[in-house]
Amino acid sequence: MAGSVNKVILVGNLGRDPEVRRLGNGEPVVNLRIATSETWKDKGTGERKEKTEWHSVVIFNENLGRVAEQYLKKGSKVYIEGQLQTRKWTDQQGQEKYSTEVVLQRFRGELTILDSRGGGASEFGDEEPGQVARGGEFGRSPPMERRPEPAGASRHSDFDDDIPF
Amino acid sequence: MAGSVNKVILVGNLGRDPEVRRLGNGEPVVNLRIATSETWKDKGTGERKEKTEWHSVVIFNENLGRVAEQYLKKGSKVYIEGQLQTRKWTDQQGQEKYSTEVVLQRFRGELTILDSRGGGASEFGDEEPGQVARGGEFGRSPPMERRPEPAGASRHSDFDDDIPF
Amino acid sequence: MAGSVNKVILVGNLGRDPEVRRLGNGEPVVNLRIATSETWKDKGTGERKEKTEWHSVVIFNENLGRVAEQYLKKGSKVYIEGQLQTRKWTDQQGQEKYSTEVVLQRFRGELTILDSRGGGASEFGDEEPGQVARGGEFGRSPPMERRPEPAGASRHSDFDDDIPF
Amino acid sequence: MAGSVNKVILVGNLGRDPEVRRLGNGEPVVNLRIATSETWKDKGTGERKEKTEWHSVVIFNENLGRVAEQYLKKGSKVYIEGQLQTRKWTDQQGQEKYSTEVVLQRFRGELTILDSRGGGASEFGDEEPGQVARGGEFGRSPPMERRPEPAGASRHSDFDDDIPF
DNA sequence: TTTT
DNA sequence: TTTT
Repeated sequence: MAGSVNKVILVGNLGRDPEVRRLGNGEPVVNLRIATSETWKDKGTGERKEKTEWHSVVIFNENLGRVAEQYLKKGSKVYIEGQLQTRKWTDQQGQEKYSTEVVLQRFRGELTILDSRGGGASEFGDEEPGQVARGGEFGRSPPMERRPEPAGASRHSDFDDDIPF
Repeated sequence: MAGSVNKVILVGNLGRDPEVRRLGNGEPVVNLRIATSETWKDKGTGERKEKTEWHSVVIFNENLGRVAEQYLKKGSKVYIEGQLQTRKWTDQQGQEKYSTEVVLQRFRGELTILDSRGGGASEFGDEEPGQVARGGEFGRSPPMERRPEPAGASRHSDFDDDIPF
Repeated sequence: MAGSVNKVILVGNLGRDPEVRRLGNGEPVVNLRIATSETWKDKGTGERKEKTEWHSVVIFNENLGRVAEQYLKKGSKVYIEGQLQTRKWTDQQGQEKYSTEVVLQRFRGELTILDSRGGGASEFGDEEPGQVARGGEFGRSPPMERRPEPAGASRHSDFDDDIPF
Repeated sequence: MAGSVNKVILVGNLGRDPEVRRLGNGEPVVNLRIATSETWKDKGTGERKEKTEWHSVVIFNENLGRVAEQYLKKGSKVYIEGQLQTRKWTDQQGQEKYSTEVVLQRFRGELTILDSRGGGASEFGDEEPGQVARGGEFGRSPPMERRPEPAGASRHSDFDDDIPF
């Protein structure tokens, strides 16, 4: 529909390491499981309570997928921006099922790592992390100069590297 | 979890009139069905394509529920802010099912009507609409004065009317 | 800083027609003036009050700039997503000034027209409007197929048209 | 204006300790200075570049102000949600100035602490942190039960404690 | 089931 | 300077 917005913003932690499938051309498709939670105080008992919500995230965005694959692990805290999508599927018993996911389409969405070094509980080495990446770019574009001079900016030059951060 | 965010922002149109259930105390619980869609041009055929996504929205917020009940109808365009929640239920065949909804909790979320008079295709009368409402208030609080004087502001007085807009 | 987010979301109306400057290469840079407002009821007098906030928006994103230039006019209602930027400048009296703007960088941000036909009060003709556009694309990419087959997707083919909607 | 949205979302770090003023009734008004930044690679030189943006945040929301006062310090990483406001003032030379701030009004906005123990560089003791707080509540409301029974929920009971987290 |  |  003309004039619609479908946006999900999550800040939460990975419940497990990212799951990576790979397309024929080598592009990763990454699935994340992210927990958000709320805490409150029960007014009757005074107890602290907590309710956790689990979210399935699917990253089709190539650059963000590579960032997720390389730097995220179980326990990592991330900022994620995607869109809601519900898909229908049939289980092995022939039952129709619906799954709603937060999807980062190709060239869309955002993923920002919020803990240093990707945080997390994994035993894997801690390479220098790449903490920010955005969907609508191949590599990274520099922030456009404000009040730009009317000098010709070659569009091509914005895309000559393919490193996501 | 400490430090998490769970937020959904939708701008879309109601696929049908709001469905209202009522709690024992008279508070409405309102269900909306909202469509968002994307359009693009198929590069092979040049055809214009469209994909619509349907969202289930549940409003527990009392004021926003009353606004939805009174002013929204099939076709209305709204801005909605809520949170993602997935609940498990068992159907009549004993099958476990999961449903993911966008929930506006009590005293939380936002709902803004984006078309004049609530828009829509319903045959019902067009009363004067109340187009903006926010979750964290009983009635409406005035915007706080900037750089306020250190004069005592009585909190109570912010809540002495219960009109949502 | 690694791990930061700078995002502004506005839904409001244009106070005047868009202002368009043009770069040496023909790319438009579009300035919008957008009003948002809040209404509330004064508890003392029972009067309805309103406070309007004006926002300066600058669109460096080429596609979104073209959409704004073609379809927006005074009075149009839009959804805008950009980032906050403050720039320093010196006025004619040599005074240092600061201006904060909502900026849609190249290949970034979103702009969605929320009224049919771009709405508005302008005397200009009402061409067929293009109501949705997104920053991170040259033309429009189709939504990625869910659960994609491992067939090689040629990235180039996503960009072979330059029509923003 | 009916049907408008004015929302800013920031994830960034405090450049200095919070500044607290106090109203006549003891409510805190807290000013924060928050940095966000972007990094990219210069395509000519291959250098890594960074551009930092500084944001002024003003918290009139009483609960969030108390959280900020108690748990934030220089270096803390926060998620902030507020609205854009520009105010005019006159400097000591009689010059008119404009300042744009991200404002968390009374009972509005969100503040979430993203680093454990409030993070930061301050020398002060590390009390148990309160990492999540939301504007539209006095104390904390429990998440509303889904599919609630039509049993009367006493509204009063949601507000009988005044602890922000 | 909406909207364009 | 918009909109309701």
